[in-house]
Amino acid sequence: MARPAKKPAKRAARPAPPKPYHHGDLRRVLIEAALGLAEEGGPQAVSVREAARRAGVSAGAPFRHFADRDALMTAVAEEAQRRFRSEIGAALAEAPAGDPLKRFRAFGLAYLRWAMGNPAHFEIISSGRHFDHDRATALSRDNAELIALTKQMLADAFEKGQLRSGELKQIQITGRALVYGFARMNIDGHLPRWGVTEAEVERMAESVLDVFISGITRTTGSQR
Amino acid sequence: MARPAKKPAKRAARPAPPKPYHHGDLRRVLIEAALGLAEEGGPQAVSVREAARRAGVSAGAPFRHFADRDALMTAVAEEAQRRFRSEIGAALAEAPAGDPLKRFRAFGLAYLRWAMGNPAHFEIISSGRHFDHDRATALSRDNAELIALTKQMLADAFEKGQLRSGELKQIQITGRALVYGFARMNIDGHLPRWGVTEAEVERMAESVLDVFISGITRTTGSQR
DNA sequence: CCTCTATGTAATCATCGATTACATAGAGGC
DNA sequence: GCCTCTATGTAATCGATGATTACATAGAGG
Repeated sequence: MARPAKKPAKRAARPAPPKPYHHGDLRRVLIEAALGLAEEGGPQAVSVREAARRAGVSAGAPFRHFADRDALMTAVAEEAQRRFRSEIGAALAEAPAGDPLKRFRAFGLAYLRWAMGNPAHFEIISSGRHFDHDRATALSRDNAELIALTKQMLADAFEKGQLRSGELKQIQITGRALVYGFARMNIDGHLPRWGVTEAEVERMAESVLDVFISGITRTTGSQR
Repeated sequence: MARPAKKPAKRAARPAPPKPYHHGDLRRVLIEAALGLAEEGGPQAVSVREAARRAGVSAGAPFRHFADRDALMTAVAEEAQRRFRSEIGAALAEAPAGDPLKRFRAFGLAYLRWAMGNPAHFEIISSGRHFDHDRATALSRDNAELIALTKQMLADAFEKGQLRSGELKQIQITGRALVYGFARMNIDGHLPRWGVTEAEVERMAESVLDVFISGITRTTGSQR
């Protein structure tokens, strides 16, 4: 039980890249461990020591790879964001190219689904309390891109006469507040007291999105 | 600097009620200190020891009044909720009695204003991560009342023909997700990256509420 | 083969939540 | 008016955590 073998199998399979020395790939393993801890007990359940324990290394080892706990959480957040974006991208790839409002809806739905399915990881990347966003440049860039994307979709929708109002910025923020709010209601355990059972969550997410979209859609006059 | 006088002035002014012994009113003072700590550094900045320090007592003293940190946070949350509800009540008292949709809007606006003005306290009562909600019965009851209140307002609005859809539950959840989401965007520091400056926040909150309300309002046909 | 550096270990420190044994100040019985 | 009793506060201590430091080691490359 005292970690007798340190993964000796991995010795041979290591070429030129800056791969690590002793452990297999401690940095990576620590991030995975932290992702798991967050999933199990929420973001605040992530402790450097517990991640080290799961990786089978001493309590000080992680600090060779991360300056402090915050740096670990930043790496965790960047991994989570990568997964999140990948899902969003997949959803958009399947959405109809010519209908901006449908694409907007598909985006919102993918956002909500990922947030429902990965509450802890979603909280890490969005709550702003779990790491210093100023250090996570990749994540900030990603976010900016997504913001620009929704802005463009709304502009296109307006251009095509799909919207009944031209206050695009207000509409954009409203939509964002809506999906973020629903995601957080789920994370924060509000939905049961609002009469939404576990089984209904996904369906309600879709309904909520539709209440919003039908509210901004032009109904009178020509549609396109 | 070594706490020479333990508030000797308060000795005389204490009648029959179950007032405390040594300290003036440590329980109360600890709650106030914790509220202050949360305001300054966010809910996670609340530590039992720091609250004790601010109250001028030893590190163990708070545990005479609160079983653990969670109990302190619960008391803090209940105080915050009391203030929150008081503000909501004041707003509703000023809203027109005969127009349910206007009352609904007034409610939402009061909600948003309080959340903007007291982000840390709002987070404590709503995020669900800072104390065990099962222990806070008063708070749960309060919440249930507010939920019932919004439900009633929407039902009245529908009754009066103010709504263009009868899917009241979906509308209710959508509205809640919206205000909660906007409040959290503010707390979590999202608004700047969505192009909302500090000075615009209050106005944007109102706009967002109006985008939603105009979306659910019946426009065609008779209004009332 | 030898050295050099990246990586991991062990020991240590401060802070925090929490518990325990002890001290004390008022309240109320007598 | 004294005496005891209990609520309250203190001091010391424990275990967990983040973080730092001195030391050990394994592989790379001259």
